[in-house]
Amino acid sequence: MLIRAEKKQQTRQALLDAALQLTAAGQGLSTISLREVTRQVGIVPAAFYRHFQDMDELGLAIVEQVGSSFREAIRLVRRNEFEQQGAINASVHIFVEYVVAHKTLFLFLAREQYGGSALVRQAIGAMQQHFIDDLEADLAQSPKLTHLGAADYAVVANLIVRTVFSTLPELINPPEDAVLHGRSPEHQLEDKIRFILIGAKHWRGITASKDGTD
Amino acid sequence: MLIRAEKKQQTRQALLDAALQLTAAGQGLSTISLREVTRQVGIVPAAFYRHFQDMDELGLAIVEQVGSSFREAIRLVRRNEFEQQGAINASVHIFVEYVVAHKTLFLFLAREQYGGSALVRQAIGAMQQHFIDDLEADLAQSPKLTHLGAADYAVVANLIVRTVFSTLPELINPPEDAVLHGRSPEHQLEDKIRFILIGAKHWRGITASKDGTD
DNA sequence: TGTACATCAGTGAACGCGCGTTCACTGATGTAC
DNA sequence: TGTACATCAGTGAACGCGCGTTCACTGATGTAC
Repeated sequence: MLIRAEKKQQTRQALLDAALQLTAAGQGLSTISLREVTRQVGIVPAAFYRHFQDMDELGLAIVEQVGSSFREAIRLVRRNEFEQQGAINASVHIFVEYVVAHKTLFLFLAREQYGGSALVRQAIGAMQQHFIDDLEADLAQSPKLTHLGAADYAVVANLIVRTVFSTLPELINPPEDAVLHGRSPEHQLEDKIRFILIGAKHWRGITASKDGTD
Repeated sequence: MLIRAEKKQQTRQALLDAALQLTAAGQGLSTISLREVTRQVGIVPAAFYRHFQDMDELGLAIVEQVGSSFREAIRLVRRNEFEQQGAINASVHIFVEYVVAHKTLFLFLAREQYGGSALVRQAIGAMQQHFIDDLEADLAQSPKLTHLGAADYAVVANLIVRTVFSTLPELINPPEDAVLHGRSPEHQLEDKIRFILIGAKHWRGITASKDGTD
């Protein structure tokens, strides 16, 4: 039988969910306590140690989940691009839909990317770099961008991924005034990516900027 | 005499500096304790209340200092642009120099922009929006960008300011591999801004992207 | 200038509280025969 | 199928600790006359 192992797995997931809910409601992971998390799940504090050594280990487990969730979102976007080439609108829309459907995960990401414990921050940084490397490889294969140098692909990829990461909070909780103002966060993100890609298309490798002597 | 008032002001600043130092070394402001801060300054915990009602009020005071520091950095950049027009290299260099000279302040900004308490986060958001509005006004006056619409200026300004904000941590503590890889964070930031501005220059208001029906 | 009184930044002790962690335990689930 | 033993997720009590906040206080600084 697997009943016991399954139940353990359920409790573990409940701990992760509780931590996500608590961080979404308030502040950073390092501000919420082990006891708060177990209280939310409905188990005794000591039981926490059957699943994680400490809150940092729980944090890393959440980062892993965010990571695979992000990869899933990108997979959806890629599939769309294959079928219906080069539509930024559609890509962004698919991505935003996925993010909104997994609010707490992506809010965690936004919160902890700079403010978390050293371990969690490092794990998120590694994940982000992974996405940048992937996008860099994609860009290097684009027929419209063959004039760019190797370092240029890296910079554009970095710029796009960072832009997406920094937009997460407002995608999840769109501020009222932004929506009323006409341009929703989603449309703004579309435009931002378009600005960057147009810039890449017309980039001519300004030599004066490359030696760094100013 | 003003001796007493001056000494009080000194202690207040010492509290702010202690909090900055502690957040720079470790995690977020909400993780460090009132007692840690007073211990670092060398006063008794109860004395804290002669200066701030609680840690949140101290956080807001720090945000104010970061704000005026940021404005000073921008003033330096503007003065340079007036004398030596349109050199992104020089502008970024001046900005980076200023940021590095005030590490702890700008690291605080990077840390707390998403992860801080609701109050601190909101104060930083307001400050950021202020910079975006300023830059938007600047862009709207640029002779090279007269083809953009009102909403476009806002998006470009938003993109640039966010890019600068998200680059702060690596400007302050450049990762070794990034430097070895040839493109320092500073040069990358130059390139990013250049990509964005080139994109703005060639932007043609793609109508299909504006109705949001995709 | 000297004196008497007011202000107030910082003191030191005390408080109750929630925290993380430990420990021996319980009893349902799982395994071997 | 039934029995005897092993495993182990979750229990409940206990611990020592650092926390934020209060309070009456002290003594140097400041003010009025």
